[in-house]
Amino acid sequence: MKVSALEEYGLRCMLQLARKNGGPMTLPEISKAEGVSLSYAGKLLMILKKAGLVKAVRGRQGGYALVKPAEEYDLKEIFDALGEPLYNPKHCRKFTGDLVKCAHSKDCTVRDIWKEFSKIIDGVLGNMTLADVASGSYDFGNMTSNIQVGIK
Amino acid sequence: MKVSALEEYGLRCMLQLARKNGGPMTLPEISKAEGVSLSYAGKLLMILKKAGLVKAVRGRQGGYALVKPAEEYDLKEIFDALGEPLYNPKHCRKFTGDLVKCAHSKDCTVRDIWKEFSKIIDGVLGNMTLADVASGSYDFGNMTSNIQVGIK
DNA sequence: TAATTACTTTACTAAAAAGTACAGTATTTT
DNA sequence: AAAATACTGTACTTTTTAGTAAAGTAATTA
Repeated sequence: MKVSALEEYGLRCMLQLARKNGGPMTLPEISKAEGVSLSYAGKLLMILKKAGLVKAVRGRQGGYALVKPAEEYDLKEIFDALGEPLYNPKHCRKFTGDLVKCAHSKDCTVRDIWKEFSKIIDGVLGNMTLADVASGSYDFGNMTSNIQVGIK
Repeated sequence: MKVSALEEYGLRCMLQLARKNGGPMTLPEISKAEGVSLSYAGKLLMILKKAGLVKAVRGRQGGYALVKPAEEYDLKEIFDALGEPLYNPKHCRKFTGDLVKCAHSKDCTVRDIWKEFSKIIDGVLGNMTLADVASGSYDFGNMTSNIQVGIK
């Protein structure tokens, strides 16, 4: 299981803006801050812009800025802009080999696992704001201690 | 966030064996059952074999079989054989751009998120057996309802 | 012991994701 | 208005992951 480069760097760019009071920051500034090329920073910010998460101003004094306070972004909306959730309808249509439906479609007990993970992850992401991450002011507490898998 | 093809199909091959009482099943059988090519099935089973999760017998009457009862495999060991966990030391060394250390290394609040997800996921995987998945006899219950992210 | 079945290994091709290059348009400043 | 700064868009290259091909070795059976 993996976090994609788009997800990782995309979130980091949002963090850069959040830590600069929402911006604006120019592409060269963002690029330098994250150590990625100007082109790649451009690609990332364009994705975020098309998703409506940041706004851009051209010309001198321009740059990218958050469209709302960092407190009002939850991590789920940022991730949704940068990639697909762990489980989605496409997932099952992807691993069918050359069969019309996947081998386990009838009693797919695997799907339930991804669905559950997706739910857990979205739950956590949905409850954290960009501001929380920027300041490190969240506390996972002992949430994992409450998790257990039972037998039916 | 994504599940790789190796992880998905690898687990499915293990499920095929589990549902056949641990095997043995030949490569052509597995290949046909999952709708993947013989070559690809071979690759998958070789990975599982090298990880010690299955054993192989050559020649007629041969095939692949589980090395222990399905009840004794936890999903974590299967996943560990097929890919890397969501968070691992390599992860942080990967997204540094052209910087020596990543931009957020000092106060990396992002890393904590992946670490936490990794912990949750490993917790769930570690508590489910291959037999559970094969029979669908697990119950996630309302584990997600217990999860919450607090503010420090 | 030859034929058959089946695993093994290495090398390759194809597709997707990651990352770059470059020419273009908009805005501001001088 | 020209120069400088900065976003925009398309096309490209590189790397990784996914998936295939084919020749080889081992065991069994007739």
